[in-house]
Amino acid sequence: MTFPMALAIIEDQAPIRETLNEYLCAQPEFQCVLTADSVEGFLHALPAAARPPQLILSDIGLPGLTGIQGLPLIQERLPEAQILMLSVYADAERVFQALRAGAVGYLLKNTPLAQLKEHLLQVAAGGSPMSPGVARYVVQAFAGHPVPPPMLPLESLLPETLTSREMEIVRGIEDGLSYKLIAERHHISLDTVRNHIRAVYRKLQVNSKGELMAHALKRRPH
Amino acid sequence: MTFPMALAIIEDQAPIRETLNEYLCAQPEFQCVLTADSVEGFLHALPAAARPPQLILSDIGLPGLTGIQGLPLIQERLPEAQILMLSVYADAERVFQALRAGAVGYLLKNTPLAQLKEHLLQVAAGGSPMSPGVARYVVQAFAGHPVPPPMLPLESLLPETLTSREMEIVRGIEDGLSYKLIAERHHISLDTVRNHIRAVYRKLQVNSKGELMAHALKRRPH
DNA sequence: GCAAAAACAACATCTTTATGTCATGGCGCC
DNA sequence: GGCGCCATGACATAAAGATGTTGTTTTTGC
Repeated sequence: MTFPMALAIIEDQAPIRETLNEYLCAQPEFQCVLTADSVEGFLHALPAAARPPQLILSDIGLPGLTGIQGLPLIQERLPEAQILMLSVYADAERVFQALRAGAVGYLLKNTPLAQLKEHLLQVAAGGSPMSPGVARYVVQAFAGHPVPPPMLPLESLLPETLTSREMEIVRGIEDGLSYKLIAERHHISLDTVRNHIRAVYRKLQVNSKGELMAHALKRRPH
Repeated sequence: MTFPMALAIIEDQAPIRETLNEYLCAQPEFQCVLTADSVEGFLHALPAAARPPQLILSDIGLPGLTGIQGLPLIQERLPEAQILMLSVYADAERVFQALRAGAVGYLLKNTPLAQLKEHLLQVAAGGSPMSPGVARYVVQAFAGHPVPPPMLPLESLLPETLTSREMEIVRGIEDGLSYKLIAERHHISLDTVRNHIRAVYRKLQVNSKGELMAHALKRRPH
């Protein structure tokens, strides 16, 4: 394995992306050749990269194509690359989807930077790093267990629960109202509506009204 | 009946609102005391009106509360006012909903301005103007007919049918994609997506992505 | 073949959203 | 009492969406 490894980062949230980029780039083992805020952006910027990425660290909750949906597209272009998923979700469904789609590992976003670096080195060495709670699903699945559904009490951030105020705001969105009308409906300021929406987006891992409603469309019609 | 009558107009589309306002204000029989682009806006602006409106001309396809949903709210504030609905919809369902909610008449939007004025005067005189196709529903309902469902071949604009291209675009919206991603998905320009969306909005009588998706949320989950 | 409809596209302008940053008061909890 | 979370609010900027106008090229129905 030659060093430094060519690394790419796909993460929509700018501050997180910058933090990852700055920390990992500072390591002698890695060379960040590309960062993107979406799978689409990544594929588009690929030709401009100094070297083809060997390691890709990709978020799952991305605008447009999700990280999981993007996996096959990336592998088509970069068959050699190893892709490590990063997510706030710790549910068995997503973990399996990601691994079936070809991810080599699955880390939660609360992983400290230093550990993240170690995990990336493990990947380069042929390993498959998993956050502790995540690994259990895989082990259980291999053991033939049916994966107990309420088996996810890692108090890490699964589909984080919305506060009642936040759910009221979401209801307004689902009714097709604008922020302004929601503000009037609840007698609060436009800025406050924005702040609640912001919290909802973070918790549900979406980045637009459209995605939020698509979310509702997918789960509401049971 | 004292003249001029105090008239209010609720219509979200600015050009239509302006046309109505300019034409009707120019008539000696009417004094436009208020125009609004939504029921919410109307109620908010009410205290500032020179006189309480006696006649209200309200669109049905409004952002936020629909004209029908807004009817009871308006009547609560203005028990004396007579409310005439204006719509591009000519389906029995909406007509009955509007009349049950307390509208005194139901006109289609293709009604010429001169006739509209006459209809408003009829309202003031205690009449209940209906566009020709609309009146039939009411008559049939009174006659005890079960209102034949495919009885609406007035080639006026009922829930207009979307073209297949438009449905593809809507599907993209429902998937939570941005216009840009939809354009990429179908290999067309951003402006073309906007144009299709524009046509969809007109046909479905909505004014925002949010309303469009709320529309989908309401009809999809059955 | 002609007229209507549909698909495509560009350009302007204004509004709404998305996101970053910062701040205050209330509440529950160890 | 301090810490974290919640609700509220403001200010700023950049991106996305809504809407008006206009034009070309294909379909498609009669």
